[in-house]
Amino acid sequence: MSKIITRFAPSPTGFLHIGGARTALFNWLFAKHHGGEMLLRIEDTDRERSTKEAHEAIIEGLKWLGLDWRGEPVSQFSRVERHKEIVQRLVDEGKAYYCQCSPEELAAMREQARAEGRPMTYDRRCRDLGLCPPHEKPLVVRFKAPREGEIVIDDAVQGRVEFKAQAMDDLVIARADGTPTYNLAVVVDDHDMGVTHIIRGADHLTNAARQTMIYEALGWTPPRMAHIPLIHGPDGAKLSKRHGALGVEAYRAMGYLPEALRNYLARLGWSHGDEEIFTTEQLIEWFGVEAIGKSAARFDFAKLESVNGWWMRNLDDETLLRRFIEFLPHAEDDAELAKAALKVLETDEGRARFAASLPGLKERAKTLKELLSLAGYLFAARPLTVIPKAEKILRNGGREVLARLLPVLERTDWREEALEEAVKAFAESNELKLGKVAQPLRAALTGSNVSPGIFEVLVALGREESLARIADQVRDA
RNA sequence: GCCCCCAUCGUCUAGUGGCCUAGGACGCCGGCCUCUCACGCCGGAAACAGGGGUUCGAGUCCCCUUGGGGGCGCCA
Repeated sequence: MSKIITRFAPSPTGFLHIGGARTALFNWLFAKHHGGEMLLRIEDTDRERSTKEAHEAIIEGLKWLGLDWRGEPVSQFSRVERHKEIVQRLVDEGKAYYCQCSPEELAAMREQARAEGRPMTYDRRCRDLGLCPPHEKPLVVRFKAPREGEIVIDDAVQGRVEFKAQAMDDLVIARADGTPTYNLAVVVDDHDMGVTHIIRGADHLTNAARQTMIYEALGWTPPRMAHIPLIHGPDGAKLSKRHGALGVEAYRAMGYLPEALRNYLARLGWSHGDEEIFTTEQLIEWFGVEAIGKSAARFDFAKLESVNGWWMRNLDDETLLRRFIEFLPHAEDDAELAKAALKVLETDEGRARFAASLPGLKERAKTLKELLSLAGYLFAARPLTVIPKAEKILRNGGREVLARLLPVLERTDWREEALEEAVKAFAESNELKLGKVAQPLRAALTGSNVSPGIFEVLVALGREESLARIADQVRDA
C-alpha cells in the first residue's frame, strides 16, 4: 500500500474549535499510526468570511496541541485557477451546465418544494437550456447529478451509506463571479494533493455523496473516507456558539494540558478496551478507525478535568514546570498573579523554590490554573492577603497559638523532620490537636486554609520568610 | 417537509450470539487515611429505549415504533 496521506482542512472563519481539534487529532493519529503524514489545507475560498486571525488561531491551536503536518499549510484559494480549469473541463465534457436562476428564484423554489413535501433540490430548469456566457443574466455552473442509480459511500466508520440519485442536487460548482465552490475545490485538492484518507465530521456525510459524484464524473478514484460522529454539547445538540463556543486557546487559558486534552479528545468516540489514560505514543500505536464509534458523544468537562488531573500528577516535574511557564502568559482571570509568578520563575532560586514545592502542589491541582492559585503563596509578597476562611482560623484563637509557637520555631533547626517534631511536641505539651496548630500556621504562611503539607511549606518558604509571615500575624493579634 | 445517521448506567464507553447476575472510567453517595485540601484505598446506587421476529440461546442479527442527531446555500 502506498503512503497514507490524511489532511485537516478547516475553514478560517473562526478559531480552532474542539470538534475541529478532534478531527485534526484523528487525522494525525491515523497518519502517524500508518507511518504516513497529515497535510494542512486552509479552506479559504469564501473570501468574505475568511480572516487572517482565524488562520493564525488555527495554526497556533494545532501547534499547542502538539500536532504537526507536512510542508506549508495550503491555501485553497491559491489554487483557484486549477479549480476553474476543472470546472471548465466538466462543462466541456457536458457534465456541468450554466444556470441563470437568481438566488431569489431559488429561494422561492425551495420554499415551494418544502410546502409540497418534495425535497428542496434545484428543479434543473436550466439543465438543458444550453446556456453559455456571455449572457444577459449572471450565470453559475451546476454539476449534472446522475438521474438514476445510487451514490454509494463505503465509509470506514459509517459503513455502506447509499443515496438515491434522485435525492441528489445539481449543485453549484462555480459562482456567478466564476469562483469555484467548496465541493468542487475539495475534490480537486484532495486528488491533486494525493490524499488517501479523508477523516472529517459526520456533518460532511452528504458532501461525501456530492463529492463522490464529482470524482466519478472526473474519472478519479475517491479517497477512503471516515466520517466521525460529531461532538455534542451537554444538551445533545451539535457543539456550537450557544454552548460557549470554545476554541482550543480557551482550554489553554483554563489551564488544561495539551497531553490531557489529546487524551480526552481521543477517548471521545474512540476506545481501546477499558483503557482511559493514553500517552501520545500509545495513542499512535493503538489508534484505528475501526474502533471509532458511530454515535455522537457529549463533551464532559468533569471528565476532562479528571484526565487533566491525572496528567498534572503524573507528568514529570520538568515538563510540568515548562507547561506551567508556557501557560502563565495565557492565564485567564489571574493575570496579576501570573505576572508575579512569571517574575519569580525567571530567577534561578525562584524556579528552584517552585520546583521543590511542585510535587506537593501538583497532587492537588487539577489544572494549571489551579496550580497557579494553589502556589500563590510562593509568589506573593508580604504582607499576605488572607482569604476569609483562613482569617477565621486566625481569629478564633489561631493568632494566640502562633504567638506561643513562634519562639519555638525560632530555635528549631529548619529541616522538615525537625520542624515536624517540634510542632508536634508543641501541640502535645499544650494539649492541642495537631490541626489546631497546623491550621493557623497554614493560614499565616499561605493566607489560605488549603495547601500542601505544612512542614513542606515551612521548608519551601525558608526560615526567614516563614518566621516573618508568622510574625506578621502575631503582631496583628 | 425531504434525505441520511445514531440508540448499553447522568456522561464517555467495553461488549462482535452462549464467558453478561452486563465490565471499566468520570461524576454522585458512604467509609478509611489525615495538619487542611487533594491524592490513594475500600464499598454503594446507577444502563442494554419499546415492540415484534430469527435462534436451542440475543445487549449482540433482522423489521417496526419511539427518541435523538446531521444535512438540505452562488458557506465550508
